This record gives sequence, C-alpha cells and structure tokens, in this order.
Amino acid sequence: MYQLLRDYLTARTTIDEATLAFICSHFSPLKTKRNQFLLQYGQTCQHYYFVNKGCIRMYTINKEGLETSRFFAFEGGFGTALPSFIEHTPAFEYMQTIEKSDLLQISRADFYQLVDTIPQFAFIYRQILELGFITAQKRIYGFQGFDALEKIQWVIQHQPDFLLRVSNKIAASYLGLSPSTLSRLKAKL
Amino acid sequence: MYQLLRDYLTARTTIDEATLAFICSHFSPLKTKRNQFLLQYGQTCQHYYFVNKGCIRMYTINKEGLETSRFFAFEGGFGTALPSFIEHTPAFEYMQTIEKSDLLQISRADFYQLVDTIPQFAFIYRQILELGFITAQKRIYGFQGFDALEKIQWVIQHQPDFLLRVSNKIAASYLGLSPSTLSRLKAKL
DNA sequence: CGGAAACATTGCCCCAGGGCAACATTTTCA
DNA sequence: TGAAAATGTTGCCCTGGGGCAATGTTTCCG
Repeated sequence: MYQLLRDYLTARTTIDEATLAFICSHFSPLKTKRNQFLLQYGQTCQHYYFVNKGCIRMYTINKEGLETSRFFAFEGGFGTALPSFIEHTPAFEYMQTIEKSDLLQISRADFYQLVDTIPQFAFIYRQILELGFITAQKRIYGFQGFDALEKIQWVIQHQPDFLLRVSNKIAASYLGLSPSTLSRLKAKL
Repeated sequence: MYQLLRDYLTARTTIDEATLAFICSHFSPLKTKRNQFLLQYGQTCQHYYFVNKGCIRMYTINKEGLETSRFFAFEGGFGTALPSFIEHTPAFEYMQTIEKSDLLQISRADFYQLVDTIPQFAFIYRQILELGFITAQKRIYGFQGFDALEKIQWVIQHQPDFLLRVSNKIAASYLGLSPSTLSRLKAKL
C-alpha cells in the first residue's frame, strides 16, 4: 500500500524508518472510478494526492467550452490543484481521475504540518515546487511559437508515454490543438 | 540601497533586525545598462537577483529565430533563470536587463546557505516557488485556447502596467503574437 | 545635436489549422 | 453480450493571424 510512497521519499532524501512510518500514517487510501472528480471548479482543494495506480488530470474549461489540460499525475507521482491548495482559494480548474485509480490522500492541514515539522518533508515539497516550476517553464517555452507538428514532437521527446497513455481528445487539450488536427498529424508521423 | 529588499522580507515574514542585516549582507549591488546580459544561453546561472530599479527579462530564441519571453522581474521583485539556477545546469534561456537597472545579487551558494540556515528565508523561497508555479499555471490556462484579442485582454486584466512598460516587440514575444498583430489589435481596443 | 539604427504601424496576401459533418471504431454498462 | 454513447478519422471549406515590405516614428550614442 505505502511501498511506492516510501520509494518516492527514500529516493529523494535520507530518512529513518520511524519518520517514514509517521509520514505514511497521515496518508489514507482512496479508490476512484474512471472520470471521477476529486475537485470541481470553484471548490477549494483540501487534499494532496499520491498516485499508486491510475492517473489524475487537472484541467479547465473556458467560456467557449474549450478544455485545456495543464497537468497529469501518473503512478508514483504527486498531484493536486496546487494553486487552490496553496492559496486556500476556490480552484479555477477541475481535478479528476481519468482512469480507475488507487490514490493516497493527505489533508492540507496534515500536509503543511509535515512540511513545518519534518525537514525531509519540507525538502520534498521544495523539490516538488521546483520541479513543477521547471516543468511549467519548459512547457511555456516548448509550446509557444511552435506549430502543431513541433508541439507533438516535443511531447514525444519529453514525455514519450503520454500519447500512448491518454485519449486523443485529452492529449489534444493538453497540446492546445483540436482533436482532428492531432489525429491528422499523428497519421503522418 | 537595501530598503526595498528589507521591505520585501518584512512584508512576508516576521524577522529581527540582526537576521535582516545578515541576509542583506550577502547581497551586493550591481548596476547594468539597457540590454546588458546577465546570462547567455548555455551558461549556468550563478546568481539570484533582486530588482531595485529597472527590469530583468528571461527569454529564449527558437531555431527559426523567434523570441519567446517567459518572465519579467520589475522593481521590488526577485528574478533569475530559475531552472538553470535550481538544477545547476546550462540554461536554455537568456537573461537581460531591458532597461538601465540597479540590482542586488546573491550567489547561488550563499542563497542556498541562507535557505538552509534561516527558516524565514526558506519560507520566502518557498513562497517565491509557490507563486512562480501559480503564475505559470495561470499563464498556461490564460494563453492556451485564447485568441489574440483575449490574450491581450488577459494581460491588461492581470498585469495592467505590462503593455505600458515594455516595448511592443517584447510584449508580443510574451503573448505569443507577431508584433504586427499586437500593434493592429491594440489600435482597436 | 544629428545621423543611424531600431522599432512601430499598416496594407496586402496567403496558409496552418479549426469547424463542421459524415462515417468508422471503440468503450461502456445494463 | 449488445445497443448506445463516446471517441477517432477524414474530407471540405473558411478564417485568424503571420510574413513581407513600405513608411512613419522613436531611441540611441558619438
């Protein structure tokens, strides 16, 4: 149950068994169905999630009804509606498991409690933020000023499994393309 | 000289005078000219900067020669080529002061030394990362699936001074538009 | 201060990629 | 398992916004 989370922590920091167990004790398991919502637009995000199995997607819908996906958390990764979680304000996005998933969840209060009391956990959180920031920057540089084909090649390069793992429609909403354009271009690769 | 930096720190955390002075003592002043480079593509970023006056721009140039700007640090703000600074790897971007500027710089070693020894400074850094992350997310949601006019309205809404402060060309490279398109649309607002 | 260079504006044309729709395929769940 | 719903594919057409270039304007620095 907690093996993947333990692996995640021990791979990134030096930590004794007692602390590890203490951290894990704050995470509780949660099973979800395909397309189940973890957060609706306008709700304030109360949990951080770790994915044991499945996949969480964060996305929004603009006023013309167009979906934009910003992030996916897969097996062995953390994910939440971070802006809402951090600022404790209503989210401008949805969070859902796009596959039947096994998650571990920790409440916001417990999470920041761990950040404030366990240096290793603070370090992990810092790393998550640093990495999240870097990923976002790469995406901005990687997507702006690129045409459709370059964007597709960019994901294939940087996240090789992505196009195989998620539906065409969802991949298109991540790349900022219409499903038809993505479909057409994939056929030519 | 350090007043703006002191204001920044005291506005965000509770901190005694001695610690404040100790932090400031690690920052040294740096005057730069318009369009002076703080970092070239491929160099590893060794400093974090605080802007007393002027403006720092982070941007990259793709293989077709197209510029994309990702971030601007104005008066009273921190800025650096964060991905390179964090990972200590060659940057995929340039950093330059686009105006004659007065900066305060701190070396990477000193910066992380402060993060590791002064809890208030660690908190400030966490806040910078959180905010940077949130800003990046908003930009992804704000720019993807928006047409040119909506993007312009988005910056006017979220960063009202931006279009007035930077050149048309640089604003266009931030918005992902051609200078001509931006010029045309501004005329119609 | 003045010439040069960079930048901004605007007209004209063109094309990458979106919209829509018809059809094929896959997935879902009763 | 099978009918219905969702998703994927592909053709046709159309448009937002980029490229280029001519002209006007601002900024720079010797």
